[in-house]
Amino acid sequence: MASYLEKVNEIREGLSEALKSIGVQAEFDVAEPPNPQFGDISTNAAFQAAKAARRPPQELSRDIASALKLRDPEEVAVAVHPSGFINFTLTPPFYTRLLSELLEKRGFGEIGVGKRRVVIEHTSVNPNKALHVGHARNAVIGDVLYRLMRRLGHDVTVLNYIDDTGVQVADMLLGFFRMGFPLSTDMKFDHYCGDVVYVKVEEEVEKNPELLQERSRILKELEEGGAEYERAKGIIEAVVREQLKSVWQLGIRYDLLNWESHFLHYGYWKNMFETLKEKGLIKYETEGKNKGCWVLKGTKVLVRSDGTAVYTAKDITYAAWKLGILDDMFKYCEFAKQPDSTTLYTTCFDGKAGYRYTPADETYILIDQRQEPLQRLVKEVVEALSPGKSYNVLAYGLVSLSGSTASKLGVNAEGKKYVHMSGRSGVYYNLDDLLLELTKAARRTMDERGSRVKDPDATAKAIAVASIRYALVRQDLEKQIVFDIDESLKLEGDTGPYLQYTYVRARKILERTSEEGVPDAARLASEEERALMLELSKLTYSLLDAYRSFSPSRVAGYARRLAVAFNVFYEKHRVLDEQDANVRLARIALVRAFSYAFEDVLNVLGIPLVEEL
RNA sequence: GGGCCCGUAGCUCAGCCAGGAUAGAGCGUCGGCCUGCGGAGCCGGAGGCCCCGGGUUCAAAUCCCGGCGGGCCCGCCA
Repeated sequence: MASYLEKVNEIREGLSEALKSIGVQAEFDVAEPPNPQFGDISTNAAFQAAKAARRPPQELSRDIASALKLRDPEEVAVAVHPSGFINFTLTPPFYTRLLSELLEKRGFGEIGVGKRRVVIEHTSVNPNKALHVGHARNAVIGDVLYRLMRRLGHDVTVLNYIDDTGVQVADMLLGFFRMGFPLSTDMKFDHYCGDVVYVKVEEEVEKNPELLQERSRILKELEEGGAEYERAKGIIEAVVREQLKSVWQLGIRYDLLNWESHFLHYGYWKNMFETLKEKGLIKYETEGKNKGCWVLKGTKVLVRSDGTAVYTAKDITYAAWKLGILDDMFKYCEFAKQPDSTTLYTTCFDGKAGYRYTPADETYILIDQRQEPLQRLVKEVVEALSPGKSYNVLAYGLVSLSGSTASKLGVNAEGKKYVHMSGRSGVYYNLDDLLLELTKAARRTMDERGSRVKDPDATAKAIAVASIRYALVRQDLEKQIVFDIDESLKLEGDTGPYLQYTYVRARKILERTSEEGVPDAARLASEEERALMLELSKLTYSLLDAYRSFSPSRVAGYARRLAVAFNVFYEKHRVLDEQDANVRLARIALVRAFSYAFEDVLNVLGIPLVEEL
């Protein structure tokens, strides 16, 4: 398939041969130049080789260029720049081949990078509350990563882990069965549990030590599977089902739900404990402050002196199961049908669903930065136990609320730039509320602009989803995000709706013509047309780069650049009213090729495609 | 005390991993562009000790060291 990636590889190989033929050895880069005046692809090979050859790079660059033999010389123009760089420019024959292949295959088709067995865990929100915008960042990044991996041809499974034996669950039980909160409510159940019950219980626990004792008793029963666990089950499941409704609206889906209690009750931890002892990864302390505990790396207690396991021990167990270090003993049941028509499975005790878990070659876990140190520990342990496999920890910066947004929620933010969210104290912005506000804002904008789409509510929702997903995925992972609701409601500029609007423009052109288009790049000679074709050619190059650097934000960056290139072309050149038939047909081919590639990228980002706004 | 992340235009962020050729977007601001395929767009102006100081290099926003500022983690909590 014709692509930028193909050409970069071809040039890299050619340069290696060329250097060999003039008797110089050197590492070099083949990269995108900073400025179009330096061509489309560029190399610093002459600079890198200069030292070994003891010759000035300027002189060397001419020799390298003349020794260079490319597979398809007519598709790349080579230029030696006086500075010493060798620059390459893609030519019309290359672009003609690119366009015809895009039209023929309706896009780039498969990307051959080798199929790996990949498992991604994301979302994993405690089952006692609704998702807030911080959780949404986790889920959206995880989902884009999933879509990216799948697009690259990997065999991907998405997991969502539910901590159903933790303090938060115990607190819900306190709320419902000690403090007397009714189980039925008019509110969405996850909101009710998080906004009302949980917050009130936390307040009460602060001043009532009796409840604290009761809480630890409940916790123990949850772990052992006693009566408290039995009555918690239904409540937890109800919350999880509401949480799923929220993420499904964003186009996010999973393959399997994992429950902490199942890992305990199936006896996985027992096996893990034995494995850790056998491999000598943990030691029993007979003196000092950790006397009576099993300790990892001399500092981290995994098993308390009373024999119970700490949270990190459960994390290690889960990670080991993902990678196949522990044999899969689970039974599986169907949990739900998802909006994308796939089935969501769950582990269970009496299942007969035809699901089978296959251990991963590489796993990914999405966590916020605060949990990074512990997950690194988990990584160290499981990678030591399974050579050749990788456990990748993707940590992202916290999402906090801007001072003004916090104030709107009734939080005293007195002149602060931002405020951290906290489930315990009820300071957070819910995903459902955001989606609702954004849908209303989109609808208002549509009305203002006289939109006449068939289903305005569905379109407004699609705009809201695009807006949220793009906003949460466009920053680099490490960056903290300060969430501001007023800022989020804007639909112009560097946003998801900008991408949707660009797509609509292309679709409208194609809708209004019955001509097929002729992929003849010789007729697309303007700066804007060349720039658009160049950007188009970079799709696979960009997706691969995003994968290699674990950076979903790069997909967003590419989508944006591709859209800009199209809009610049669109403003400058007419397609359907072009009188020269050859040019018109070539432009139609270009627009069609663009629409295929753009659909492809928007699908990776999970941005809903709309035909009109 | 130990460790992790961030610091680039008034604001939000790319570029740093793989050093290179005038440091790029969006928002805001100032000024242009629709009898035309959808103006949620496009073009242009103003706006930058790339946090500071050293070092490595022919070449540093980018690599190394030391500071400063902001955020976070370091429990027989979860």
